[in-house]
Amino acid sequence: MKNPMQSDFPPALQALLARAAPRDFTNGATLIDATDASPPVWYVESGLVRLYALDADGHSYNLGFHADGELVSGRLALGSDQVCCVDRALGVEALQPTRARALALAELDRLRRSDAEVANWFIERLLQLNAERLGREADLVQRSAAERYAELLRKNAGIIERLPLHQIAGWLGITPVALSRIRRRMRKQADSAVS
Amino acid sequence: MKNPMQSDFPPALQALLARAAPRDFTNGATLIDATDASPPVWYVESGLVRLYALDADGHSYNLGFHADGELVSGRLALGSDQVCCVDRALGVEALQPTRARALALAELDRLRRSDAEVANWFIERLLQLNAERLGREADLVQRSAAERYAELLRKNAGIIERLPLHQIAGWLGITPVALSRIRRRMRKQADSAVS
DNA sequence: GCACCGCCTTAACCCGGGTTCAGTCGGCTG
DNA sequence: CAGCCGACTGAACCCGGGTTAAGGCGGTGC
Repeated sequence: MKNPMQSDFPPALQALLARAAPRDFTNGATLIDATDASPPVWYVESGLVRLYALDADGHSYNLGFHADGELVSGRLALGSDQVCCVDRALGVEALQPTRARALALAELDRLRRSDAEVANWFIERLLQLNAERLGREADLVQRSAAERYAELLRKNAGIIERLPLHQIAGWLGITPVALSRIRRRMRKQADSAVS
Repeated sequence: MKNPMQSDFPPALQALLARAAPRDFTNGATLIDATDASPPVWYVESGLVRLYALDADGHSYNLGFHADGELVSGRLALGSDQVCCVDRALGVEALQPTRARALALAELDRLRRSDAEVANWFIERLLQLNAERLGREADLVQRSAAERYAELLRKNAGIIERLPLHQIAGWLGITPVALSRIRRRMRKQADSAVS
């Protein structure tokens, strides 16, 4: 969920970024449409966006949130022109007024092939991303929604405050109704612990 | 789940692999212990292994299976010496008699830094891995175990046949009992469809 | 001021999967 | 052969979360 700040980017990537014109998005605007066949990679300069997966019924599951200084891609958070999850539509949407710059996949691929520093930087990002995804996958199976929510509160309080409740539910993989129940139970527990 | 065959590996990586002595494992043997702090990356020459996550109660969830010609790592299926999921133990275990070669993380890191071809090959593997993980994560949330099982049958029949039922259940994120129920329901449906 | 509309909460009911326990079946060993 | 053990199935029961529907409540527009 946490990408590096731009200042950590390798110089060649910073240069590419500087050449991309920034664009502004309002709350709820679409950066990447779930049906887009070859979406760009976005650099989020300021604001907040969500990366989500759409199922056949139109329900969305939030794969992650990305704030200032992070890279997001509908394909998989970094480049690649090959088909990702064939029957799975991924989208990116602004949750707050957001300024972002678009990087073409082809451009990034060319850069990483010609610049070893960029390539190795990508590898480190991707390894970290992979580790996070593995951890989340195991969490979804092995822990209850209540446990996941409690951990979310501990580790990502900063982002939670900026999100409407139904987006948090989408991130936990449950419905807003279920999250409301969980929060009530937690409140009750906290109360009884005090008394 | 599907890594490339060795013949697709870049030459420098093939050379590194050739220098690593093969080791043999029997059914149930441990390639990577869940408590190992800096496990190697294994190249599975022949056989079948599972990569799993252990929760606090000792229940295991199968993140994936790897057969002939694939690379597996407890950290995240390819290199990196940084801590992965802090509170999550990952292990690798042989499910059949398996021959594998160990590659040290440090060795791989050095190689990818000095060889641009290797670096870019890693990037492509990692992008694909990432895409698969994203798809699986969304599946866990958005589809029922029965749907996941049906898709598994369609796409990975080859690997399923070689697995005991409780390992498949561990891969679907359910218990063997639940999988048994699902299979019964599917049999009933198939029967009634015939009549 | 009022009507309206999102967002959140509560409650009632349903269902998928977990849990436990009791088989059945096949393979192995003495 | 009997006895045992591990893998799988079945049935009964529980519980977490989905679903639906009915409010509460604050913001916005008229």
